[in-house]
Amino acid sequence: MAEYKQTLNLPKTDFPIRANLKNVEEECLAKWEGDEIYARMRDRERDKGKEKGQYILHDGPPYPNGDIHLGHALNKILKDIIIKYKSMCGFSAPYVPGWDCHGLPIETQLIKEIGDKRKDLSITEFRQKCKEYALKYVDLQRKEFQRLGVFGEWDKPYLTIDHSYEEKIVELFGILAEKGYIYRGLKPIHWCPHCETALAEAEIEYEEDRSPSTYVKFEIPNPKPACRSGRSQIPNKFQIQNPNIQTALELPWFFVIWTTTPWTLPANVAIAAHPDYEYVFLEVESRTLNVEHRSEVYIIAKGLVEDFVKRIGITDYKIIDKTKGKNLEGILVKHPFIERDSLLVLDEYVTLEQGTGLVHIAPGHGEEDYKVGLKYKLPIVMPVDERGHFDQTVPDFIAGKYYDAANKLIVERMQTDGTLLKLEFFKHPYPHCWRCKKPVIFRATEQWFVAVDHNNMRQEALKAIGDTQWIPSWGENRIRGMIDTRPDWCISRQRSWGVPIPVFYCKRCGKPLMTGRFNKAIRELVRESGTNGWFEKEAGEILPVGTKCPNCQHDQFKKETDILDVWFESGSSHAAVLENREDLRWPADLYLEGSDQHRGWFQSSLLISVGYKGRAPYNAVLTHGFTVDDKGKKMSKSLGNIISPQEVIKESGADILRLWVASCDFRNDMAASKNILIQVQDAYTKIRNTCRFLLSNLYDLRLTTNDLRLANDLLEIDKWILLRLQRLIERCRKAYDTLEFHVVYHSLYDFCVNDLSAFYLDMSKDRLYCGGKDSIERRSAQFAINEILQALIKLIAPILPFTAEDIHKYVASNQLPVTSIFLQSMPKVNEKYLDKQLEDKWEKVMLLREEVYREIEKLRAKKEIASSTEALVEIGIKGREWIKELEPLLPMILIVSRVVLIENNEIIVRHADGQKCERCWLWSESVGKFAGHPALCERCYSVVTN
RNA sequence: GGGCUCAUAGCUCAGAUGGUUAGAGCGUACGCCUGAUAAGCGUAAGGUCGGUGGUUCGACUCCACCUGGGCCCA
Repeated sequence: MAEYKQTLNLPKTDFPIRANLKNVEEECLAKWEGDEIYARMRDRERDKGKEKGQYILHDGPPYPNGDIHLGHALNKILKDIIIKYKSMCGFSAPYVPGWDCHGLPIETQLIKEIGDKRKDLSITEFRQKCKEYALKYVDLQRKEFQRLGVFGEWDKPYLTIDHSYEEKIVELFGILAEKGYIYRGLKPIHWCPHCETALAEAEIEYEEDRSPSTYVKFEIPNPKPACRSGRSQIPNKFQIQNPNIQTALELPWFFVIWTTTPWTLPANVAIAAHPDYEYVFLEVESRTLNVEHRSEVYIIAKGLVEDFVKRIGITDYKIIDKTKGKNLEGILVKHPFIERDSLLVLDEYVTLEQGTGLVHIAPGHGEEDYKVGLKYKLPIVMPVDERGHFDQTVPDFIAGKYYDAANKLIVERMQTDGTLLKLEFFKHPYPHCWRCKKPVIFRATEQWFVAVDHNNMRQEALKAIGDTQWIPSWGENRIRGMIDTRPDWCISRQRSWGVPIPVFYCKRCGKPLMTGRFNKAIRELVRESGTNGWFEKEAGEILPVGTKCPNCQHDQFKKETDILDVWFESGSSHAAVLENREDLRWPADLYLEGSDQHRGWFQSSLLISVGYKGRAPYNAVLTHGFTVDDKGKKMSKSLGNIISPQEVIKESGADILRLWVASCDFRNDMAASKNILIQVQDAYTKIRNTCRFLLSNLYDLRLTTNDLRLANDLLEIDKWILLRLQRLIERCRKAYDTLEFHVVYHSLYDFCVNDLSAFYLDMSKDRLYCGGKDSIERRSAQFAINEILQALIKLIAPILPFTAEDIHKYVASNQLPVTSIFLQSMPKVNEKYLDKQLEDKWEKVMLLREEVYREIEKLRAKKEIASSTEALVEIGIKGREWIKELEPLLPMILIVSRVVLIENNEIIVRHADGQKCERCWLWSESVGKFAGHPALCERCYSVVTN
């Protein structure tokens, strides 16, 4: 028996069945690096690129302050799939990765590490440490990204701290300033009066603190209807018919607000109500001293009446009417202790959690207040200096006082005047300075802005959005909404690790100098010595000798000390990178980042670009979702559901991670978990083994001109599988082109599982193994298999670069040696194989096969047969006359010993007659008829004896 | 709380413009093979399409609301 096995053409290959991806990948990386594959790919493309064109995917710079996480990996893998695919299609597709190196997180991390020693460092010494810190993580992340198999210019990435990059930022600031987009204005920020410094959100610690809780009345000067004193302050929408109102209009009316920071009242310019809440008019016994009226009217939100009367201690009250908040808009009231009007405004951030549903607004002392202020163009009153003391613009009783001391004085004053309804104290979390641990305040300070409405920037940006392709399409809606409503862009920060705001001030008149030759002088400085030059030199050393203030002719200047928002830096990348690099071009074809960047990088890049060149820096923007666990929850330490790319690589390999990326639809959130990765691993094994099986049947294939003639002489079944291959190529290329990689994955995988493994390959084993070595049946199959394998590894290469390269190595050793699969081209559809009739016919074959297998299964269940090769199938041709022409192929297609066509429409399966051939294991009545080989069937006898 | 968004079998995905019994693969169960063997093949069981209400002769596909995720604001 065993000797017949020697006569078979069993599959042979050294390609291991079990992937040792970890080793393979590391060897591959070394080889790619040694052979400079990325560079050669680029060279090859450059020539081709002349016809085909460039494809510019511009990298969004990550922040270098730790190991990469799954989201980073996902992002870079998606980009790499595109780069590899486009390259293999003949585009010149360079990839220049970047890092966003400045910014607060590095500063704070460093301050944590070096602690008090920060004080002993000069600003340049501190910045040097920041730089070292950033570069350390650039290096780490670079290695991690490269380990994923991502091709790119890793030896010359762009860094936002490159001198050339910084110079471009300075230049862009100058250009925007020149065009009038840049201005200075007031904006509240967290401020520590003790340290006399601005604080970032990250530098604030919340601690329990005791605060006053005060209810304050703001009088409406003339509630009465017109006719008596001109304009009524109570719009007449809701009062005329109500007799209660008529009477009450003779009384004093008040809006009652609640605040925990009475010291901010001197900066009050408005009171906010919610447009949709119901407000009531409460007639109560007068609490104002020395007045003629016995009662007065309070306006507060209906939902807070109970709480209010309880706290104030009102027992007797009546609700005389009510109205929606929006009807109150525009009423002017008197400030409780300053000669100034306060405007009733509307804002939806007002809540009914506590207080009165009416919120005291001081745009200089609060983020929300500031925003409401912008909406209503309210003045920003800011009477508190850096040390937390009131200036002289406030009433004498608090002028010069520390803000906290003023709290008490203001309360006392209002008590005396009767404008304070209630004073309590309570504990709540309040922001404190992380350094001195003292309470911080919100304080409006001079900041730099980009004027979004200057010169129609907003409209231009909206137009640019319309000219951009957004993938998925709702991205357009999202960013449009954000641009539509965004306030001016505050671009100044009171920090050290960043690009300075390149502005000088005249020491005499205080006017800023920021355009033309002043900007040029700074650019030259930065080009030479980076932004450190700015911090090391005095204004006089930077400006050309003899510079005079254009305004007052003074010759002494000082430098701005603020730095630029890091979003301004990364938002400049299109100019600093695409314009500056020879092999890139502006604008980019594609930006590809997480959907959080609609607010971040996409937007900052857009605004700068619109101000700079009047259009978007990208033609298309693609966003992907976030990584979540298998329950759809975001990954977090506390949930313990984090999947780390480093671990996946270590345990399974980068190709598994890459296959995971390709397997899900990145437009939604992407779920990852141990179980999901196991599934991906299984799919990988299937694809790998299918390729391995293809490979193992090609060991004796030498394509000669003679063999190539086969192409025209293929068996029908082989023509069919090549037709299926063309369909696969078609589908995959379309999916790659539309950036739907999950479709590529599913198509490839389905092809491997259904068309190849379960059908074509299973059925072809007989002719491959048992047929004559050079028989047309076997060579035809090998020809097809070779075509399939070649196409398959190219199609999968952008997704599984390591595995594809590895297989390619084995294929190459069989045939022509080629250095790397990435120097090959994506397969194209070969029209020759597109035969619609053949396709329809085999569609029916597949259905017939299913029917037959159901019948075979019944017999198997009865233990009448085991393997399908023991079966004889009788097929009725009634209704399937088309099978007649396939008759000789049917046993092979069905992997049975014999097929008999009968006249009815039944399908009958029974055990085959004759005996089992010891060589091919098919049953045949010819077994035993051949002298010398009594155990062989006719076919095998002839193969063995020839 | 607001803006945008997602929700089809245990998992990953398909399901033009609304129209017969909602598809695939994996996984699972059972079985076969031992010449792809830490592989390969077959059969089968799993969804009424997140929920409720509406529009319609008819909805997974349109509308409203709700629930639960996600991103960005607050």
